[in-house]
Formats: sequence, structure tokens, C-alpha cells
Amino acid sequence: MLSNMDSPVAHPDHDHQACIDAALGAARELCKEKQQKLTKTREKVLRLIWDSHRPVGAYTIMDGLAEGEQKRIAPPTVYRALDFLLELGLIHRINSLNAYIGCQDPSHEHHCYFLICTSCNLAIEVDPESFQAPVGKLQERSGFDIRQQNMELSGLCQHCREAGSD
Amino acid sequence: MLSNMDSPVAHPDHDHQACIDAALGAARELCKEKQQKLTKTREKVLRLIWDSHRPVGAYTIMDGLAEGEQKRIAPPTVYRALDFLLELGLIHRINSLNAYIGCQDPSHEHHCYFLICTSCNLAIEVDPESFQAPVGKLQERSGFDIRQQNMELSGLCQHCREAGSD
DNA sequence: ATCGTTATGTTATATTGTAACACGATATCA
DNA sequence: TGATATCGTGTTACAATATAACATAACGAT
Repeated sequence: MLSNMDSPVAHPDHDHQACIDAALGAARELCKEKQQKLTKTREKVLRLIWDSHRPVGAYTIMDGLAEGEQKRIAPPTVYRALDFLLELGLIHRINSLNAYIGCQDPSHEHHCYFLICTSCNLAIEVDPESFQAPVGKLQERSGFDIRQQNMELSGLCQHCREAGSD
Repeated sequence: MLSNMDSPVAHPDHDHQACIDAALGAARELCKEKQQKLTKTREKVLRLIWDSHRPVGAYTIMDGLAEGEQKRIAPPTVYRALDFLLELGLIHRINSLNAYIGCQDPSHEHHCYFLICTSCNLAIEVDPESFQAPVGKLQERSGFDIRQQNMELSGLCQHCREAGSD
């Protein structure tokens, strides 16, 4: 999460293996806790998603699963794995891109707040905390019972901005 | 916009014809101002979208256009009209539903903040103002240049809550 | 009237996602 | 230990959403 800007997540030269390890560790733990099985397929899908900090489409994941295998797997299998991972909060769906990305902190709540770079596709999950006051006010004034929050803020990441993209 | 809760938009028995009229008036004005043409097709699409305060899918719009006509129109025509209307900010796209809804105030900025009822599909556009402080802070801390804001808050609207849906 | 521009028509196809049913693996428990 | 229940995956077919590419039509300015 982007709550500690001293070491921003997904900086071009961060130690990404650590991200992957942390994510898989958290996944195993969460599955044990919830008595769910992180099967081979599910783990592979999660790995492929964590291959980057960019949202990945379901069919790209299918391609990834096909690498070095004889048989291609059919869409339903991928979507089932995705549903499973979404359900547990291990991944999020980025609606504006029809794509999936690993959750930074599956142990907590599962609102979905993202900064998305339109140039390099980097997606950074941000801490929803500072938005909860206005959301609460809105809930009160509107009479809505808000159950899911999804925010996608698109623009240029610092890196792309400095590189002069637009 | 949900900024005046004394007369909440889209209340079950509001005067919807007034909404439609206002929307079409605003559309004509905006087109004139931006020197764009609100053609027959574009206006029909806008009308169909304003038929309700619920997001409408592109193919539903196609069905609507087909009513009372000999020939069905093909997808590209609808998508072109939608693109045009989106571009001018006359409608918004609700990404979580792959659907389109009229903009409450096309004259101003075009961030997209919505409350969406998962039971009746009602979607209410809300005033982004109270979210601008946290967004600004985020922008500062992340180095992102945020250009588009999209928030979809899903849950139960007051009406459905009172009717006991869940 | 002609030309350039903009809007629409048309055909085909890409992309994303599901329904429905069959098969297989694993767990449990009599 | 074998019946059976449950869960996960395979397979086929298809639905729903969206776009590419090229043709035609409508319109506006000269």
C-alpha cells in the first residue's frame, strides 16, 4: 500500500522477488486460515499475476499458463481460479482494464483503490483510509448502504512523467 | 448530483420527464458551444440512456434503436455515438457494469463518482468535491499526475434497503 | 457542382466472460 | 475398504461486449 512513501511500492528497481514471496506466503496463510486450498492452478495464476505490478488480463494469464505445457487450458479454469482469488481478496479486478492485479494486503478489508498509469500501466494500490470520511458522509446523506468501494485514479506515474510521456 | 439531499435525484416518483428535458437541453447547448453536431442517432442514443437512472448496456441501446425500425443498426454505430457522448461528457461509463449512464452536469468537470445499487441498479452521480482533498494529497505523495477519477460505490439504495433486499 | 470532411453503413472479427455437463481427485466415514 | 459426497478441473459451446477496416452517404464551404 501506498502509506509509506519513503519506499514506494513498485519503484522500477525494487526487489520484486520479495513482493512475489510475500504475496505467496500471505496467500498460503490466508488459505490455511480460511480452510481453502491453494491448488497448483490457483497458485500458478496468482504467480502470473504477481509477475508484475501491472494488471493482467485473463487471456494473458491463459497464455502464461500455456508456456511450456502441451495442452492449453480453457477459459473457465482461469476464471474459476480468478474467482477464487478474488473471493479471498488475494487479487483485485481493475474494471477499467478488464484485468487483475495482486492485492497488497489480503488480510485486511477489500476495498479497491488504485492509481493507474495510462502510459506504463503500473497500478499502485493505495490506502483507502483517507477516503472513509467522505464515503461515510455520503452514505449518511444518501441512505445508501455502501458495501463495496472501488476507485480508479488514472494518470501518469512519476516515472513516466519524468520520462516525458503523455 | 447528490449535493442537495432535500430533493434527491432519481427518487422513485420524481418528475423524470424534467430530467430528460434538462439533459437534452444541456446536450444541445454543449454541442453548440463546442461546435459539435448532435445528430439524430446521437440524440436517440442519449434519449435511450436517459430513459432511466440506471446504467444501460450498448446492446440494450441497440435494441432500443431497433424498436419500430425496419433495419437493425450495427454495433459500431452505437459505439461511435457512445464515444461521442463520452467525449463531450454527456454520459459516463460505469466500468463495473459495462454500461452507460447520463451525466448530471456535463458543463463542469468530468470525474465519475457513482453510488450504485446492486439490487435495483439505480446509479446516482455524486459530487466529487469532498474527495478532492484526499485525492490531492495522494497525488502529491505518489508523484502521479492524476487525470481521471473514477469511483464506484456499490451497495443498497435506501429504497431497496427499506424494501428488505439484500 | 466539386471537393473535403464528418457521420454512418457493413462485414467480419477480436476480446472478455459463462453455462452446462463430464470427469477426476480427495476426504470421510460406515 | 469400498461407497459416496464434495470439490476442483476438463471440455464444448456460446454469450456479451467491443473494434478494425473499408464503403457509402450527408453536409458544408468554396
